[in-house]
Amino acid sequence: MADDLPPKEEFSEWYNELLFQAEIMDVRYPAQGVYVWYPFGQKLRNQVYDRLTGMHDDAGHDEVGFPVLIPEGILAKEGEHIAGFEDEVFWVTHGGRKELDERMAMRPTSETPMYTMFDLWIRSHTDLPLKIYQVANIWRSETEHTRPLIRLREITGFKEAHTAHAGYEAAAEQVEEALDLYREFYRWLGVPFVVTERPEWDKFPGADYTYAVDTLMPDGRALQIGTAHNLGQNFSEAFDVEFENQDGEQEPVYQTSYGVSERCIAAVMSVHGDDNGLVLPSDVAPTQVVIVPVLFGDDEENDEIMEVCRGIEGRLRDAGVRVEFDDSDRSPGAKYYDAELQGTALRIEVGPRDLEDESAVVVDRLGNESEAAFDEVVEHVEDVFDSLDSELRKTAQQGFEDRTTDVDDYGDLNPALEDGFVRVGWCGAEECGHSIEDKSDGDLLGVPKSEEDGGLDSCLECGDSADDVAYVARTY
RNA sequence: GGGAAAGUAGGGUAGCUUGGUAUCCUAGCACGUUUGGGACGUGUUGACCCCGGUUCAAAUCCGGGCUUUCCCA
Repeated sequence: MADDLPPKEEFSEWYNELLFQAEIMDVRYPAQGVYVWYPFGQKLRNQVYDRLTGMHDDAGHDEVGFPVLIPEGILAKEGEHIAGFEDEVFWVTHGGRKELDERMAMRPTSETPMYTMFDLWIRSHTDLPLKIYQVANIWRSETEHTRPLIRLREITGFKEAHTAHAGYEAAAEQVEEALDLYREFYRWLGVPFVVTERPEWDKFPGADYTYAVDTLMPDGRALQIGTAHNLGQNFSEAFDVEFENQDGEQEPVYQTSYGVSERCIAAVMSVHGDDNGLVLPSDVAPTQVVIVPVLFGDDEENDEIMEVCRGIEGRLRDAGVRVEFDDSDRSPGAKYYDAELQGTALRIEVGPRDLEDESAVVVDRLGNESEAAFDEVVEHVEDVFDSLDSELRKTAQQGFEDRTTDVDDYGDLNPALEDGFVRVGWCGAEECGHSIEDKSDGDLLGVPKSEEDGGLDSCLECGDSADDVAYVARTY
């Protein structure tokens, strides 16, 4: 953890080096598209996922654990679904040397095994709504270039939620609840986003409609960081998941599913990080505070400094702050660099100078410096957390807005796509959508929920009046 | 989907044309001196992607595989 990081302008190199140097992921596992979480990376992941799963718990979901293996007959039950996944499923064909009677898929997502069980679990309207989730590994045989946290063959943190309801409207409302949950989650991470309805040709296989959450990466490309699907009765009819409604009749349930993967980690890294490494909201940072003693020759003075540091460490820990006292035998500068690389929210320095006035130097991850009296450190640290968090959220949001432009002329489209998101007028016709994608470097993400059209009132392709604004972006 | 390049200690590299003792930086370990932005000295550990071929001899030449990176669609 001591080499120079490439500048963030060279995003691809910066991203790969940061993963390695900050000890988030080790990409050296000898198989394509599968990677290893380092201990620090796992801690970061746990910070993020504890919040995400806690939010699901609070919103009335129950956690479950489903098998990895899906018998082929189950996966193939819903026609559109299997068609959408058949090119990227890993198959288990043998048990030892013996070929299996029925091959089994490594789950690419869990709709089919879950709904197999829903059929057994759901009897009547009193069993509804059913709201469950799990955080699981899923496998997809990506043929395009794999990239850690972003395009993987083994996704190691897929939070997938699945719900069943007694009516279509209730399912639609659940999709809205899911989007609200994701909005709150990404606000907590300080990751700006746009929520759009995916166009017909890009919705989840087997869904009635799909909403997606996208953020903007430093290289100007869109990263899909969440999806929510209204599945209607497509799966419940295929899996025979029926309930007895209040009129005493059997009726297929109405379903939704929604998911977030470890791309949320890629997003929080990429949006906030800088040339020195990770920058994280204080809640997210695995280590929130590092205490660095500055020692000179005098043994007696050194003992006093160490004593003060231990006192501060104890009070912060008692206050619930994730604090590390770095008493290793290295120079202070080296400790600063390491703490910055891993996004430690702030550091506290205690040296000879600070003993006299009984206050420590406090420097946050964005470089803001202040002083804290030894006996007021806890209060001061909480204040610095607040100002750090609001500053980095504001900077991120500003960067997102600055790189979103409106375009009403084809000639401006590709240049604008170099920078980030582009909003265009779109009449909503599928052929116009495809044309826009064919003629540009970007993909049509979809129509944002509740957003002003900003004067983009004619379709970029056909010129007819456009009710909708569509987001276009280069994608991962 | 198509094309190109590259794999040498934990990381980054030299050597490959013309086969023969593998270079340097960094990190690690031990000891000592240090410590307000990546300390220094001395000692030391550690590598030629895999399989096969040619050869007295292969990091180097040939074939196959795996992996990675970049470009185009």
